[in-house]
Amino acid sequence: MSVKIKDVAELAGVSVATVSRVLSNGSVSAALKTRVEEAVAQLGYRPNLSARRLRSQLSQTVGLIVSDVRNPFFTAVSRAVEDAAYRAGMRVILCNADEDPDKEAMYLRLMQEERVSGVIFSPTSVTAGRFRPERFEFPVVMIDREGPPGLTDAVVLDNPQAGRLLVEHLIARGYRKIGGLFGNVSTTGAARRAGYEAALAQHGLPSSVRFVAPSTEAASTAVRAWLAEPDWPDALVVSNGLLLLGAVHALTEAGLSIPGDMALAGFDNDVWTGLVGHGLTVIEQPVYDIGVVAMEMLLSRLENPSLAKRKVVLNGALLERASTSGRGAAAPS
Amino acid sequence: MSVKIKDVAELAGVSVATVSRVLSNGSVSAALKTRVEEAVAQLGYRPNLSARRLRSQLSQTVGLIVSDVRNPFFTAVSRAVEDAAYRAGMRVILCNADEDPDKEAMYLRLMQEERVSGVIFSPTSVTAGRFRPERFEFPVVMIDREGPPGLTDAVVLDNPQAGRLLVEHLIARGYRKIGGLFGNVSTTGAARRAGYEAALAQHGLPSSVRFVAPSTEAASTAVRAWLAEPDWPDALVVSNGLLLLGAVHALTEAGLSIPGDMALAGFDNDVWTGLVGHGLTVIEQPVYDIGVVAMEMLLSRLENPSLAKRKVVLNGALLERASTSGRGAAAPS
DNA sequence: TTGAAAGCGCTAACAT
DNA sequence: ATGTTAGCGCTTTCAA
Repeated sequence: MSVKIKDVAELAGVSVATVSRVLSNGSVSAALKTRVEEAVAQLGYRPNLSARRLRSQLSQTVGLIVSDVRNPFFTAVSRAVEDAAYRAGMRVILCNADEDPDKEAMYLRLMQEERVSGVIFSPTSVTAGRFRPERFEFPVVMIDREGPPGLTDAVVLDNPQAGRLLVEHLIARGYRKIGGLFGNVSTTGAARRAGYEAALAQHGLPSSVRFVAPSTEAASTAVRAWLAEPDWPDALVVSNGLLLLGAVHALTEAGLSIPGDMALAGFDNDVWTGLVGHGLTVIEQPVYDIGVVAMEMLLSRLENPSLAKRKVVLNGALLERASTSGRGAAAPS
Repeated sequence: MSVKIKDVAELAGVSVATVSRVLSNGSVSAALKTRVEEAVAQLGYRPNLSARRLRSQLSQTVGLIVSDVRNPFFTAVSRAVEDAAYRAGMRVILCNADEDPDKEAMYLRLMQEERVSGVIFSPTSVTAGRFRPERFEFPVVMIDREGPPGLTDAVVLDNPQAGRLLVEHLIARGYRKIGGLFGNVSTTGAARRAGYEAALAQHGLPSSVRFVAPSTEAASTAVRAWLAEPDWPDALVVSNGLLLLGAVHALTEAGLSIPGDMALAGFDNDVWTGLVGHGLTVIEQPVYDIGVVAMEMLLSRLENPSLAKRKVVLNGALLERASTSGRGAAAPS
């Protein structure tokens, strides 16, 4: 098959151990080192990672299991994880679980078979609820969505706070009938809803929520149905980018204006949110930080497995744009 | 460390060979088979893929090296590749080369070290131009962008045809000063430009082109500069989704209307293209097909390495939307 | 059908 | 500093 360490050793006239030392910067005399390097270059030798991993019991690999690669939030996070991983000399296996608990289980099994050093994971709420970290030989860092409290490391947005921020903003702009559209499959939707409810309650305003599957189509269907009812909201809080797009579709189709007929505020500063009308008001997540921090947590966990589990909570930033420009009158308190 | 085949064999009271046969559906008596399966379940045994790959010399893995994971075109293609790969019992290692020839070289080296069965690759034009497939032990299928003609399999869009389609459409809608904005790093931009030039020449119309780096920022900078010139086009053909977004930004900032001040036609039916004004006219690529066909080509190449190299050319579909609604008068021929 | 044993390519003791 | 050798966990002859 391909050229192996033995071939290099023979050409250089040294033992395989010496070649191995050269490759891993062990102590080798300058003379032998150059001879080996020449042999490597001449033969085009490339080490076999399967053999190396098997022997050294070091995978130098982390798994990243995301819910949906089509969601720009996760592609942004995965780039950050990749960058941080390569800086630390690690490789990343990117897996796309498609919001499907079966696929999540399949990939976790695969990670075990690959003997990865650790996994960064954004689980569905089904998997999050029953996740047993002790069943896996690698540490897991949850991102975006939390698992059972205290059982794994996690880095998440302050979701209740973000939900609250949007509602407070809408109230300040004069909106009073504020609906909420949330994803039904991740814990994120539930946490954002909690903040939404709390803020409304604090102002003595009623809430009105819908839960939908995490897809643009499901969201637009839900909003269409909502619009068919007699008394729809004058503003909508939407819990992620995919759903927000669905809401925009439904409103546009119905010939309604944003924010004239309905104000819209959501999550994720995706490219297109700046293009709808004069822009959509959103919570911008620190996507790159989320990825980098997750990787750092994983590395420090690998260095020190007995550390207490940590949860890092990051804050989103409110980007005020035209989709919530207000009802004319300023808000009473 | 973790439980291994020997542990399973001992618990089941059989040899490791028998366990291995059970795992790979070799011929084993029903009685032993159940005993082994029970032992596997009881111990939670998971095979070590590094060991398996080392011994069997079969990686069951393909590499997918894309230019930019943030580009929805590539995330869509990668999902298709993944689906097709899993159907064929293969895994996918997704690598993001970031339009950087150095990273491409690094990943190709990594693929060699992983001893992958094959690679699906969308190279920069730098790498495409000097690509030597015989230097790699695995077959390569190029996607989206071609390498040296006849040296590798490839699946690409009919780019000249697509460029032509857009220009013909604009001419039919009454536009005469049709500019072109193309990416300077992939062969795709050049091929689309060729079609653009050919169509204009055929109608005796002048061309006017700009080449830019493959980023939204570069595109908006270029368009801004263009608008500062005295005689800018009344319609623009833009060679991909990232650049198209940049063009939209520049026009919007300048307070210009689409298509009133400038018509816009581009590539890639990204979600947001439907949201700009009443929609952007674009060539929609058969993204899923591209991925599936690439995987199929790779599999058939693995089965039959001596096959002649093939190039599959797929057609894009013109989605006519409001951004090219016309200059009032119908077009003369 | 089953088991014993060799060996995939590499690293890491251990010896020199 | 360098070489010899055992063995990582598995698959695959080869015998029985």
